[in-house]
Order: sequence, then C-alpha cells, then structure tokens
Amino acid sequence: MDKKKTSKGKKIPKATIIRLPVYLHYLTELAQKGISVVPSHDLAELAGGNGPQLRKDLSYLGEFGTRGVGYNVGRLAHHISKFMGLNKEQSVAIIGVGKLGMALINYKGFAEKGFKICAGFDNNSQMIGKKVDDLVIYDVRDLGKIIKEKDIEICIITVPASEAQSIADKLISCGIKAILNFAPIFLKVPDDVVACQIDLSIELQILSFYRTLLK
Amino acid sequence: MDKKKTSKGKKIPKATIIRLPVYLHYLTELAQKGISVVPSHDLAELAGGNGPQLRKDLSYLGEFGTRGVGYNVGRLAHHISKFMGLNKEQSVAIIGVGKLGMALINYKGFAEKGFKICAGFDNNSQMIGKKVDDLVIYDVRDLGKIIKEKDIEICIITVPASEAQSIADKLISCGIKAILNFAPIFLKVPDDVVACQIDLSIELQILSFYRTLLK
DNA sequence: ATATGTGAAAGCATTCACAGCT
DNA sequence: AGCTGTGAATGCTTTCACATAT
Repeated sequence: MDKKKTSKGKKIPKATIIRLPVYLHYLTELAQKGISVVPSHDLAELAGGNGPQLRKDLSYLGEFGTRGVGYNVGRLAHHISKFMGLNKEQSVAIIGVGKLGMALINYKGFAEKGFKICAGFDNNSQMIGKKVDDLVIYDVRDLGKIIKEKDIEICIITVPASEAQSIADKLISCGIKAILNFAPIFLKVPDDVVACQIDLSIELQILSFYRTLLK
Repeated sequence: MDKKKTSKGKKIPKATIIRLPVYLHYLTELAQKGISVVPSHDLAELAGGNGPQLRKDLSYLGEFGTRGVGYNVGRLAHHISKFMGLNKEQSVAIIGVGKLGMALINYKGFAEKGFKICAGFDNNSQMIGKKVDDLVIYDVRDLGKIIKEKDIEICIITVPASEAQSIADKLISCGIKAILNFAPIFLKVPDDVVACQIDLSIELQILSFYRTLLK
C-alpha cells in the first residue's frame, strides 16, 4: 500500500497516522471547553506524547500553527479531520451479534466519531429479524444485498475464530475494503483490502509481560 | 522501564514482544493439530509475518530451532510462554459491568490463554451482588478488599471516560500494576504501572484512513 | 538439500537544537 | 519572550545474505 503524500511530496509515517486521531479527540474536547488555542506541549501531554513529536507529526500535513502562540483548536481539528477523510459519516456493519457484537452496537463512541452502525448480521435464526437498540439484525446470507442497499463501507467481525476467515472472504467478495476483526486469528486479505486486528487476549499477554518487567 | 535482557545481555525490541504472543497462539494451534515441527516460514505466514523476522525475534530468546528442520512446536511454545511469564494463571478483574464489561466477562478467549476473570465491579446498586455468568459483581467501594482477597493482578477498565482516570487512580492505590483501558482517554499512570489503551473509535478511524488510501 | 542464527545494511521513527515568526 | 517548523543526529526495526548445522 502506498503512503499518502504531503503537499510537498513527502511520505507520512505510519506512526504519525496512528497518533492523529488521538490529537483530534483532544482537540474536539478542548473546543467543547471553549479553548480556542493550544500550544504543542499542552495538546501532546493530553495525548500522551511530547511537544516536538506532535509538531513533527503536524508538519507532515502543513503549517497550521502560529509561532509564539500555538495551534488554533478548531482549525487544526478541521484539517486533521479532512486529511483523514473523517469529515463525513461512514456506514458500518457488525457481523456476529453475540455478546461482544451487541456491546459494540450499543457503544456510543462510534456515533460521536462519525461512524453509523446501520446493520447487524448473524447466522442464528433466533436473532435474525430481531432488533437490538433499534438496529435490525439480518441474515448473513443477505450480506451482499444489505451492504449495497445501506452503502456500508466498513465491517466489524465479531464471529467465532473458526468462521472469521470465511466471513472476511464473503465481505471482500461483496466489495468491502476495510475490516476490523475481533476474532483471534490473523485474517488473510488481498492487497486492496485493509484489515485491522484486535485480539483481547494478546493485549492482556503483552500487558502481563510488561508488568513482570517492573519488578 | 528497562527492557528485559536476553541471556547474552541484549535488549529485546518492543516490536518483538508484541509478536511473541501471536507466535504462541499459532504454536498452540499447531500442537492441537498434532504437528510437532514447523519451519520459520510456515509459522510466520500464519502469524502474518515473514521467516527472517520470526527467526530474528526468536533469536533474542535463545536458539530453539534445528537447522535444516525447523522448530519443535511444543518446545518453542513452552519457551515463549515461560519467557513471557504466561505459564501460570493470572487473576483479572473487570471494572464497569456495562454492555462491554459484560461481553468481556463472557469472553471465552481469556480463560484459554490463562487469564481468570474472578471479579466484576460496578457502582450501580442494581448490579451489585448480582451474578453474571457465575461471576459476582461487587461494589467499586470494595475494590481494595476484593483485589487483596482474590489476588487480582490485572484490571480491565470498562467504565465511561469521565470516570476512567479516577478508577485508574484507585486501582493504582490498591497496588494494581497492569491496566487495560477501554475508555477513550489517555490514562496518566506512574512509571511503575503499565497501562494499555484500546480505543475502538480510533481503530476505526485509522482503518478508515487506510481505506481511503487504497483508491 | 534445507532451514536456522546472525552480523551488516537499509529503512523508519523519535529526539534535539535552533532558525524563524508573532 | 514564546512557540512553531524542520534539518540533522540518534535510536529502533526490518530486511538481507550467508555461514553454519542437520
């Protein structure tokens, strides 16, 4: 996958991309508090980074600060949002309405960030046709039809590990290009599809290891 | 935080630490299938990496392979497990039994990897004293007492963002050194505590950005 | 033949220091 | 004076090539 280039033709580090949404989050929070200007050091501290790194990160997008003053909160938020393509609502579906899928359907944070969950899918006939928090649960066999109808761009997989790869394959054949996978397996996807993995047990194992290092 | 050293005194890269649990996962799977030897390339492919990288990763722990043959699945799994301190059961508590907390309590994957969820906590009097899937829900006010009683080493925070930092502070004052946080804020913790952040909206934003790069 | 283990090289990311604005 | 923007330097990580072992 090619990296996005700045206006000056430079590549933007992956590490920077990962931090941008965090900056955006705190900028939105500052704006809600009525704060309109923030220096790099203060914003970086909120986001768990440091001033020089934040400035370097932002420098890839352009020059948005004012020397001697700081960054205009609204203006910077707008630029990050636009750069990342987050300035329009995106439709999301959740495949697998077990406990975790259910929890994600109810999660308020997605809507706040512009992600509209607009379909749930399951293969359990007990679930199909039911509503969870105003959201209709469809049969996985109707994936293709509903994805087209509702213009779904991102899918979240919360099915058991044994079914995850075949669900991913089906999503890809339906034209889905972005998958967030909670099943504990590494999904094989073609180069023109992005898949992101969240494996809760592995996170705990890493955390546990770092804890043992402390003593 | 100091990095763990190999027997030869070299530091182990953080990037390697993150991959080790993935290798371990697939080694366990191979063992269950009755496969007892695996070459670096095959294991790496399952884990989403490549052979040379896997070999370099493992070289930090020692020499566990056989040239011309590959790695003994059981032996390697045992060594990774021991190295990471994952060869004994660890007790985990979940703070905040909303939909997400509930889903995590029910998540089977934790037990498979040796993490025993042995308490839930909430501040909602409706929940306190109830059982969720055989697990008792305690009052957050009893955090200190129960953490000691049940020898809890790792806590998972699934409370709203506004309460997450104060819960973290309380956990730290109870002696907890490892926190997995699902609330969308960056937790401030002292140097002798490790905190790991999973922000679902941010993951979606990163994924969404990479999708826009494809076209 | 085949696959590991590992220096050396190349590729990324972070930190630093300071010039350049306000 | 104060804070941004950025080349240069430092520190990490990945990739490569091949000596080494079965």
